[in-house]
Amino acid sequence: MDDVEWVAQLRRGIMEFCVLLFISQKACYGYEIVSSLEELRYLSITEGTLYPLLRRLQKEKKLESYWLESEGGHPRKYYKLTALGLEVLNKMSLTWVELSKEINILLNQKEQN
Amino acid sequence: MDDVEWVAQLRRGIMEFCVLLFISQKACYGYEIVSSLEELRYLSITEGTLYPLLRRLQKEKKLESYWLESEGGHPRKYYKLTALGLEVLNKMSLTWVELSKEINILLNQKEQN
DNA sequence: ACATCTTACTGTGTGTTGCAAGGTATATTT
DNA sequence: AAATATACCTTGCAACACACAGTAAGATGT
Repeated sequence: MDDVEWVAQLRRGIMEFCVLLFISQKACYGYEIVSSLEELRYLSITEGTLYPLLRRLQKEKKLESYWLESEGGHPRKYYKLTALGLEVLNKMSLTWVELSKEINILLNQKEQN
Repeated sequence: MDDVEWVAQLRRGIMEFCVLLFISQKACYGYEIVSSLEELRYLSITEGTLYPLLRRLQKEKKLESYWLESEGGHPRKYYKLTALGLEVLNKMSLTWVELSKEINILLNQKEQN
């Protein structure tokens, strides 16, 4: 497994977390998320990943959506967190913090060699 | 997806990183790794996951192995990093650090709300 | 003989998900 | 008309962790 492949594996699960995290700050439409995360090296996401993910999260009642017109161009489907979504996100944040702590323990042990 | 499921997804890819990290500190045998990581909440690993992983890593030339007798009990198969394995691990460490930085940016933005 | 502990390995099946590739629709600019 | 930008969506594949269940073998203790 080369580095590119590894990053793909690393992103499993992480992308769901990041999208929820991103939307938690303000309601967003899909294209906006793709554009915004584009500048991040490891968390950038393509439409083929994002749209199915958004649909799943809505189906799981973590997100809800509404349509808004834009000045010119295609109408936009905005997503925002539900109460459940926020709850799940908070749990995920905690899990993330603890899991990275554990990895950093191993990492620091290595650094000492 | 509940928290348990999410952790399973998070672990994808991460476990390969952690096992390499663990072995980088000293040569280990499989059972030792399972026992040592058992105490960690998110990075504990079962034999059904570890042994196939070790075999894959050896096949990919990131690990090499040798047998040693133990005082009483089954002989142990020790694994150690190859030069390639160390190189890969260093790249992974870097990737991990940068990826967690990006996530922490999003996390901190959320905290400010 | 039997159980228990340590240690290694195998096989099968399931579920999840990232991603590439392609398609659709609206409005503005050339 | 054609191109471009914005925006949404679908399908199908490949990869892999994990659960569960098992085999085997050496050593020690009952």
